Amino acid sequence: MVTITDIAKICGVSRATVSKALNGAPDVAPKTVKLIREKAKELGYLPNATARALKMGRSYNIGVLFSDKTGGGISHEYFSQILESVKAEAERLGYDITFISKDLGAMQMDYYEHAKYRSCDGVVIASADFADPAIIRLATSEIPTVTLDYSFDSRTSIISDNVRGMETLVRFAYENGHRKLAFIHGEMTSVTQKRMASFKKTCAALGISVPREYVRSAVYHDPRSSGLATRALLELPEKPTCIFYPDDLSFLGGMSELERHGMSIPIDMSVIGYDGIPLSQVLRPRLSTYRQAAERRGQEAARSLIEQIEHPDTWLPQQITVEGELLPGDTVRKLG
Amino acid sequence: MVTITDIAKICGVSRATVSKALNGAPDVAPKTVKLIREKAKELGYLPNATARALKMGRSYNIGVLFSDKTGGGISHEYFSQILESVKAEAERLGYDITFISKDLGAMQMDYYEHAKYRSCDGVVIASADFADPAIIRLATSEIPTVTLDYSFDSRTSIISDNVRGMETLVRFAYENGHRKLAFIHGEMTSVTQKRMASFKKTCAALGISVPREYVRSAVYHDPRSSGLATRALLELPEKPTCIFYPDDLSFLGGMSELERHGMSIPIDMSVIGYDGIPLSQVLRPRLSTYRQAAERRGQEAARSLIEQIEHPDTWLPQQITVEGELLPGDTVRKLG
DNA sequence: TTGATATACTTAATCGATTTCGTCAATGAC
DNA sequence: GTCATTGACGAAATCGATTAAGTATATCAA
Repeated sequence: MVTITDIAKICGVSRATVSKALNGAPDVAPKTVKLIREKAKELGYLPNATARALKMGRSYNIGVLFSDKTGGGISHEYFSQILESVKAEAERLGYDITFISKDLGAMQMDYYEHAKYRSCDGVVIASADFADPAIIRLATSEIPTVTLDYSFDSRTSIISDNVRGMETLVRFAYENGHRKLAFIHGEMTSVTQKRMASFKKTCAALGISVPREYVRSAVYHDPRSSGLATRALLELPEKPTCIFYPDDLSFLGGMSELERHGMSIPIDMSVIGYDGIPLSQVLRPRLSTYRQAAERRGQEAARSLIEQIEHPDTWLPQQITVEGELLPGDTVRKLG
Repeated sequence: MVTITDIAKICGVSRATVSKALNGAPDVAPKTVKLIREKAKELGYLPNATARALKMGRSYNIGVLFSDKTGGGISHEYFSQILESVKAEAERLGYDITFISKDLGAMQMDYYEHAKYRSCDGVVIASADFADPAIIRLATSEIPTVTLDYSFDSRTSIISDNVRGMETLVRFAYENGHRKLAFIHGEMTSVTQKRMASFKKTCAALGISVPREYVRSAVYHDPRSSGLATRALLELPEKPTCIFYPDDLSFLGGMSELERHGMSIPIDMSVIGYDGIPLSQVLRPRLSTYRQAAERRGQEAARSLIEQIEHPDTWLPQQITVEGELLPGDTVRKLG
């Protein structure tokens, strides 16, 4: 391994000078800089990020946290899109990313400890149970963090406009003549609460009444559970005309259930998703859904986290709202 | 930050003793160990992975490389499943993972340099252009590597049984009465070559002749390009009865093209995918495909890489074949 | 009692880089 | 000619941990 010591010897200068020359310090003679840079390139010198991190107290490494609990959070297209965009933006700004998890090998660490252990400069908390004490500990620690879809006090968060999104979808169904709307929701997180409140409020504003049995619960990103919820809806004496799913992936579970009942979309039943993942627009019929700009959200998360890391004095916590858009698709039938 | 120095002061011993006590060295008195461990816990001491890595020359960090070129490799379900399982296994064994990419921030580095810069103990090369000189440099360097679906000389690789997989699928179609088989393949990688050779060989063995125009090229994981290939097939005077797609995701592109032509699956056309991602079995009809055990492959990759890192002397390069299985699905119609 | 042998620590070097402060020579001002 | 200033560089401490080698004390055999 080539180190600054090697270069120092070859150039006949001290290690201090090599370091300064390589980092563009002002007090090195131009010709010395030139010599050192040339030799460094010639020898294939690479700075050692570890040594640098140790000395500088900055690792240029940010953690990304996907909750372990949901099991395979990454493999849902929505989250992998976020991961991808966080990665891209971080790399553009010179940062690497590392996953933060509980229980690394034999040592039992919580998220905060893991992040400290790896001396992450900051952490993006992308998908997690925000009631988990371990998450709260991390998000209220001295480590800079950015959360997606949940706000901690005095912290930056990237929020999607769930209220507007759901309102848009309800109005879309309404405009297509639907009056019997069923709503399948995911686990009761703050996001779910917002969407559900918006669903009910918009329905009320439009004069639509939503019977109790039209609201069912399921689990996000789990086709099986939304399939069960769908079945329950189909067994009602008076079926809805349009079903809202917690997310695009969950819709797939509903789709097979409808199929099993010999119903085709959107002829016999209209459906609406949420997220607008690429897959939803590749399916036929194209899913009617609300696209949350996953790439923009990941990018904003990385950008604002690094902003916070690099300019802690001028930094102020903020809630960044990223707007989505309606993808009309073909799964909502025009009634009447 | 609590360091061993703090603990040493409080316990009235030297830093060396603290380090040894914490790491279970034999030459520390039991009661001293007890005292030190207690105080460490009390103070919330956390080892500093950076300092440790610098001194020991081992970072307990492995790199994962997904080619940038394909753009968003992670967000394809097949790769995110692999990532997820590599991560899980690595963490189980006490390793963190970091993404390896080209061009970190302003500095221009290739993959090898990036891995060295971050002092990765090893790298899993998961999805890449194996003809890329930068990949070759990394895979032939002194850094331990494991590749998926491609073998470098004297290196460990995780290979899926493409030959057997394709043979299984062809026979499956044959047994269902299909004799006109069209084959859409992805970019011409070694995997593609194996699958195509196996397709042709099995067809020949079964006495099926494959006209030139039944073989079309597309791009992996790109519904659009497989849609185009599908269209070309549908415009032939004599259409095939069954279309093989490069992968499950590509099938979706074919699906919408078939839809556009008013054809339904499998009544008017039978289709076969490859990969067996969870999505494929949630769709209705369920896709007939060959499941490559992504989790097992990711797990094996991490396990064998770490094996190599931790026992370099007894280690021998090997090609680990992970077998898949037929998922019959419902997209191949029984003919005749 | 003496020398050998454990036992339990400590000392100090080291990993590779950064950074503060100090030094020395050259230059310029008066 | 003298003193202050500037430019270019080096010495050494430091980040937090590990570890080989050395040391002091206690133990034991003969």
